[in-house]
Amino acid sequence: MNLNFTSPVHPVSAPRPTSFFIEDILLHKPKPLREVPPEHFPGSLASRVPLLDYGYPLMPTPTLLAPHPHPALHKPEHHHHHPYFLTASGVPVPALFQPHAAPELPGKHCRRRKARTVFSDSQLSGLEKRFEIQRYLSTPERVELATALSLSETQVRGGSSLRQGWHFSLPPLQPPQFVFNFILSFPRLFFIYFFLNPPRALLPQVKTWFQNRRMKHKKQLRKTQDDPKGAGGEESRGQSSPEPELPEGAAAEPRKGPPGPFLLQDPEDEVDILEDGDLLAAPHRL
DNA sequence: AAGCACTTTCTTAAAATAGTG
DNA sequence: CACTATTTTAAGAAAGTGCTT
Repeated sequence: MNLNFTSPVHPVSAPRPTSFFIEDILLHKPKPLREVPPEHFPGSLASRVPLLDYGYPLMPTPTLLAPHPHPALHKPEHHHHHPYFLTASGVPVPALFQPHAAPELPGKHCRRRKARTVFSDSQLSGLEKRFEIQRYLSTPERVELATALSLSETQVRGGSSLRQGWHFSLPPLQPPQFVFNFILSFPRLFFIYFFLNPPRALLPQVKTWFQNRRMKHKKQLRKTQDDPKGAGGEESRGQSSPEPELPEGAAAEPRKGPPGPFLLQDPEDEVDILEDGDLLAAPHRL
């Protein structure tokens, strides 16, 4: 699903003298939409269906949707924060759709960074659990885990020169007119569909998580070795030994060739293993 | 294509500060 | 002084870059 709509996200408007307009404020310091006071959408297509630069639309005025669009996009209520932002109509929109960056300056051709996403608790526990027993995943394993957790396994194929899959826009492509017509005719339907089937590219990536997790683990190990007594990190819990760490050949420098998947013979500290229950909790819920 | 090291950007919670009764 | 609200700071995490295998 490559919805590379390249219609103007921010309708070009004449420069205004004051800086109290929302756009002006956002231009200086991008802020979550939840801080933006309600505002009416003008009638044009571009503003009725606001599109992000990465080509994904925001909710127009869906009063229909309940705030549980997709497990990958939703965080449990017990958190102080939640990944929702209020649209102009006051409807929560998952953080993934947050237009976190200011409108581009004319002439500047900077690519937009994928918004930093926050994994849900169940996703994190699933990832951690897997990491406990397996530091590296093969591609099929990654796909499998990603599917189970409603995540993206890795970059989206298609943009070979594009590294992280997010900018997979390929050549600028104008969607067929009927797409616009459809969106205009059934905006709610479109967005319900979109919420229920977010493109993989929008979802956090298993591959990136594992890479970062390995780095974190490595750093914790270093810290533990540097000052063996202090270290109170997750990794040093339990065992008093200075972390024999991954059975040799495992996490320890898989430098020679692609490490390939491997299992940890002894999951050194099997803490943080959470209940299995939430791992594969109902994936889609409205 | 995947790995690592390092960097950048963003989120969040805690600390610090200001305002009010 | 106690309490609340707002601002600042710092740590941690997801994603980006550049390189190697």
